[in-house]
Amino acid sequence: MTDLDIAEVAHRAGVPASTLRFYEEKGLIASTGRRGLRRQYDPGVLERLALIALGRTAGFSLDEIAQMFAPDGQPRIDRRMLSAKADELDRRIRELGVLRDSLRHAAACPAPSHLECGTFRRLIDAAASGGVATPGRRVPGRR
Amino acid sequence: MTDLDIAEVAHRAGVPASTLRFYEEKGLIASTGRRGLRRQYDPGVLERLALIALGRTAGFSLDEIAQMFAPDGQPRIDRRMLSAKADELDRRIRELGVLRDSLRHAAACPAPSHLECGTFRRLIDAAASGGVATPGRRVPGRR
DNA sequence: TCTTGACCTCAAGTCGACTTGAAGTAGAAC
DNA sequence: GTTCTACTTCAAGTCGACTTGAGGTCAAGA
Repeated sequence: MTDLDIAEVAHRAGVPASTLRFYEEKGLIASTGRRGLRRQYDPGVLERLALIALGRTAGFSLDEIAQMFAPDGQPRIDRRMLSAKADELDRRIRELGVLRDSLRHAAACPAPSHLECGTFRRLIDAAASGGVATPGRRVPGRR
Repeated sequence: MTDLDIAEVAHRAGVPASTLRFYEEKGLIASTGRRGLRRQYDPGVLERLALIALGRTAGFSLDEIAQMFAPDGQPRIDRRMLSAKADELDRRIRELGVLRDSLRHAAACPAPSHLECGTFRRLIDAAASGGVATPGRRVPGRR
C-alpha cells in the first residue's frame, strides 16, 4: 500500500530510473508490482539500494553483489569475503597514500624539470618496478 | 644503436607489445624507427612508460597523460594539477578508510544478520546519504 | 633457399555499468 | 473523449583501455 513508484525511488535513492530497471533486470532489486505500467517498490528497496551502493564503493561488481543476497532477499554476506575486501582496501589505501605524498612533493618541488627531482625519479622507479601500482578492481563513480 | 626492440621493451616494462603499439598510436610514446618491420625504441621509453603507469595509478586518463608531455617529449607537469590530484586522492583515501573500517567491523560483528547490526546500518545510511561514496575517476588495474 | 616465428596493420571485439532512442501505452487532467 | 506526460520495452550505443583475429611480411637460423 505504501509502495513507492519508480520515480519516487529514483528520486530518493538519487539514481535514474533507468538504473533501477537495469538493476531489476540483473536481479539486484525487485518490484512489488505495477500500477498501470509503472513499477512499484517496497520502501525497503531504498535500503537495498544503499547496500548496493556500499558494495560498489567497496569495489564489488554488481554480479558479486547479487550473490550477496540470499534467494529470500536477506543479505547473506560472507564475513571472510568482507575481511578480504578490507585487506584489499587497506593495501590500496597505502598505495594511494604514497602516491598522494609524491604528488604533493612534485607539486612543491623546486627542480626545474620533474625528471631532475630525486624524489620524483624515485617515484617513477618505484612505479616502474611495481612498487606503487597494483590496484585491484576499479571502483565506480557516482553520477 | 642501443635501441631496444619492442619485445624487449614489453618485457622490461611488463606490458604486452599490443599496449606499446596502442600507446604509440595514441601519441604517448614514439619509436625511433624499425628494424625490418619491428619497432625500435630508445631506452628512455622505459622511463616514459613508468611515468605513464604512475599517472594512471594517480587516476589520470591516457589523454590527460598525453597532454602532460610537451611536444619535445619532456614532461611538463602542471603543479596545480598535481595538487588538485593530491587533494582528490586524499579525499578518496579518507572515504576508503571509513569503508575499510566498516567492512572490518561487519566481518567481526556478532549480530546474526548484518541488518541487525547498528554499525552496519549506520554505514548503509551513510552510503545512502552520500556520506561514503563520491569517488572520482576510476583507477586502472595492472595485469 | 626455405622455413619459422615474431612482428606488422587494420578492423573489430571485450568488459562493466549504464544510458539512449524509438515506438508504444496507461492514467490523469482538461 | 482527447491530450499530455511519464512511464514502458527492447535493442543498440557509450566510454576507456586495451585485446584479439585475420591475413601479411621480413630477418635469421637450418
